[in-house]
Amino acid sequence: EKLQLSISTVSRALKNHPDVSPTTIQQVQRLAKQLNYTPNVLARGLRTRHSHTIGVIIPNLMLDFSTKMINAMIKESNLYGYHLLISESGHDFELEKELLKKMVTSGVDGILLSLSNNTETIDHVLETLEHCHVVLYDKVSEKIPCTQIICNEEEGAYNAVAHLIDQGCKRIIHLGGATHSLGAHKRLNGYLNALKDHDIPIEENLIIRSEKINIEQGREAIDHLVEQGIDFDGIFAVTDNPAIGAMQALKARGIEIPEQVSVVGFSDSRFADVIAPTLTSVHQPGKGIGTHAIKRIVEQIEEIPSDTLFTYQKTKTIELKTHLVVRESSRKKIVKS
Amino acid sequence: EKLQLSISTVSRALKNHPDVSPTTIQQVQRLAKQLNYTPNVLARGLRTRHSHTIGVIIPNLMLDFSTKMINAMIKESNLYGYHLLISESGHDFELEKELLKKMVTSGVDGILLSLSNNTETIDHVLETLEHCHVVLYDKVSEKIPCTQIICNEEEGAYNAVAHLIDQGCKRIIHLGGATHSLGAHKRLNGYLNALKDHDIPIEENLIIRSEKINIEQGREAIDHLVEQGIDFDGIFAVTDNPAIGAMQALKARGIEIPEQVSVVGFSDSRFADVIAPTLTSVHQPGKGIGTHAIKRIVEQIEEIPSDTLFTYQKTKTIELKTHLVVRESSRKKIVKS
DNA sequence: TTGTATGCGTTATCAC
DNA sequence: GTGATAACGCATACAA
Repeated sequence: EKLQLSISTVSRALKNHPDVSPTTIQQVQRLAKQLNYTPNVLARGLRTRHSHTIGVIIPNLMLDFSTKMINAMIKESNLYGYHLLISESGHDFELEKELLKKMVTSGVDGILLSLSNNTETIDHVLETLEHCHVVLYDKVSEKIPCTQIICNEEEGAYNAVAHLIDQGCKRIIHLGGATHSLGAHKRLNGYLNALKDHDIPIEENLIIRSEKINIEQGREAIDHLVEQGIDFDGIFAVTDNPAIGAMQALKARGIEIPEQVSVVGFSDSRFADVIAPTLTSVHQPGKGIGTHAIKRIVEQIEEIPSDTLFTYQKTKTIELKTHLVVRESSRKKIVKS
Repeated sequence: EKLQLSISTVSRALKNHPDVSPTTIQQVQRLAKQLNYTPNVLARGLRTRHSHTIGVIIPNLMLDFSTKMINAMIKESNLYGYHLLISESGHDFELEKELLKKMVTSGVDGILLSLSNNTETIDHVLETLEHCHVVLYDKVSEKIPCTQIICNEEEGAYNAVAHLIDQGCKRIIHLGGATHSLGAHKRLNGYLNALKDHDIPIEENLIIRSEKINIEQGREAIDHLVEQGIDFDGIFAVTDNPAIGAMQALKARGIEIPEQVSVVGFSDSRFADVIAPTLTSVHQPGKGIGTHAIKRIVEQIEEIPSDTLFTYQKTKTIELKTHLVVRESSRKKIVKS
């Protein structure tokens, strides 16, 4: 490095500093390539207080939807030269608080947070917001003044139920999610509004709630309903998994899908295409959420000096669109003519 | 920090250095907790040339099996306080070389590498090995002298085919994978050996090869075979996806599974439990591979000084076990008595 | 056992 | 336009 010039000139030349002559700037950069020199990230970070690391907190890694978001984040962050520090909160409020604190003290440049179902207070997030850039994604809270990346879950649910009604369904089951789940609330609201708007009476015994939303639960719920003698011709599930369980239960009883009962799921997991009949589902833009989340946090990190963070706090919501993917499980074979 | 003692004493006290009195060591550590002091990772790294980052290269992120490994790596690395820098090679040889170089120059402490199908030479890995700790996982090459984490794919395939034979199958299709895929080779070998050992003639026209291994390909392959009038009573697929496609094709033609044709897949993806009939599959310990890979690389990083790397180069293979998960698609309903 | 001094590789602030 | 120099926060060889 010390071949002809001083250390500081070289440093500036590599950064295309305006105060350096175009000739030397070329010389230095050419030589740098030749020796394939790369600046030490650690030293640079130490000086600029910039770790080039983004913390990511997610409630549950093992979901298909989580995978889509995380993969998108990985790819997008590589584009900008950032590392990811990914942690799973497991819907544990205490762990979420701990992880948040840990990430701040370990010096991440920003944090991507998806709230757990059991997050009761938001003080820990508000406090973090003063020291570190935060972007909420997927599971968010409007009470927290920062950028939020979500998709229109309520509208997605509404459209799904409207589609069922459009197919002729009159008595639609809702397989709902956990009591504290933000997503489950929105999807329930979408369901309720769709019924209201189409003048279909809401019946409490058609709305099933469950803390665990998996295939088995869907199966059990439908078995239970059938045994109770409750009549229905449509199912809208909070997630694909219970929808799949429901379909299994229906098939086991010889109930035809979609002829007797139409089924719609939520999230458009990879299962939807594989199961028979294929499952109509609300597509959530997981990739888009992941990509946007990284984009926004990097923007904030690089544009906003961290010592003015407290002034910056303002809510900015980016809402991506869901769309219904209609497949066999809800396509009634009614000949229209 | 400068409350009573000098900076160096404090530094030593926090590291439990033996040269410091137990009394002060306690005082310092107690005060550190109280002020919740955390050492600056960057500065420490700059001094110790230790970035606490592990690079991970994987050919394809979107596979169920990849997700299992990556998730395990994420969790395990957090345990040891390491970050992950995950990149996808997309089975692109040139990109793999580039990523490897990039990771070394960006100062990762070690690299977890799964080779792409199109990796023709290994010089780039050998060179990397001299500068940086490397552990190969899943897709490996014995020519590279380093730790390798794999599972017994060949044996797994053998057992799967032996199981089909045991169920009475005589003419077993193999839906094989890409020409250059290391896994596909091993699984083909397992298939061939199982047939040999059970005195079943190997027929070339029962062995299908395909560069793309997805659901559609499985469907098309079976359609093609049936239309050719080729007779068969069992299918062993290189992966679950073509197995699922094969099942779809069979069901569409009214061929009974497992009565007329038994089907076995490979990797035990989450699809296996969802599809009807449920799919028998060789379970690959993705979680175990991920966990072990992180464990070994961290061991190497922390035990072996990087300036003696060239002396250390020795192949050490850790082989985890696969096991066959028998489900409906291969369980012939023959009453044994 | 503890304190002092130096350096890790950069960037930033000065002079020149 | 360029060169010296301090500082970032920590670890360590050496002196005390």
